[in-house]
Amino acid sequence: MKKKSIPDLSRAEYDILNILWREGRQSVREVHDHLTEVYSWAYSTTKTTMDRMAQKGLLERESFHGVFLYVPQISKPAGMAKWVRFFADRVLQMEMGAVMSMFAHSNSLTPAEIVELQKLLDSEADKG
Amino acid sequence: MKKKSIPDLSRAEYDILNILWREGRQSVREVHDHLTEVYSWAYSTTKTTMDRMAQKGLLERESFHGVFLYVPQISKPAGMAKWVRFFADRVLQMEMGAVMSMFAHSNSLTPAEIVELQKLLDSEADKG
DNA sequence: AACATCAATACTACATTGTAACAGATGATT
DNA sequence: AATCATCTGTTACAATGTAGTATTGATGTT
Repeated sequence: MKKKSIPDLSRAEYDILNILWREGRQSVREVHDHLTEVYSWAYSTTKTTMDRMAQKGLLERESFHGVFLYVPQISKPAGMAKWVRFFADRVLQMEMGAVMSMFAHSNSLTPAEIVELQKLLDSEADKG
Repeated sequence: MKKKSIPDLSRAEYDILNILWREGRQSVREVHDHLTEVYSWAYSTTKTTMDRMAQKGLLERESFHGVFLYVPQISKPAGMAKWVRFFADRVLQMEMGAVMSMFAHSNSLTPAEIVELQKLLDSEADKG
């Protein structure tokens, strides 16, 4: 069963994906403007990072009336899984169940997404 | 008020510190053996990473009966702060308070450490 | 005491990521 | 058309992830 395993996202990659999950496909400029809430990056930094993500298949580029829009290629739960595990195991050092229950109280995931995340975390393939 | 701001730890750096917080000062070999639970690193990788951390002042090296022991130079709450904020803000997207309450139920921090963490998170100096 | 071993230490190297400047292309403005 | 502002592509350098190899030092062996 060839199942693409969850990629290991860097903090910056996660943050960029996070914007795209929330806002939908966007240009570098648009993502960059959102990013400035958290990072004080130069535009070219955002550009380079997003291009590398496209190369790796994390984003898909589509030409739209002259500009490129970038579309996330992995789901939000898939992108979160590694981070959630890291945080639960090594920062909080809590049972996964307790952490998952927090998602039920946050508005960061829909119920369906929570189920997907749970499934990903259960699949031992991506532990550790 | 010159206050050393919280360093931005990489995942690996955090994991190494985590071992040292738990086990106390240790040699590269000892840390490496613990690390293998999570990473499949070569010994030299652990060595290099720990030496770089010493260079940056995250660890202090002390010679003891022939081997070098490495001692963490930042407290656990200080090491956690950035991660906790990242996770709360951008992964969980929850209020800090809700996240902090989880620590009260986990056994990863002592009450005193929870207070320290809370204080660090409050200090706007290290936001973002 | 001289030698073989094995682990610890030091040095070097290469890929990826974080960060950004700069140069060329393209569309908008006067 | 000349200029300006963007977007795009290219290049670069520092930090981090990852690891091989050489060297030193301690330990045990003949």
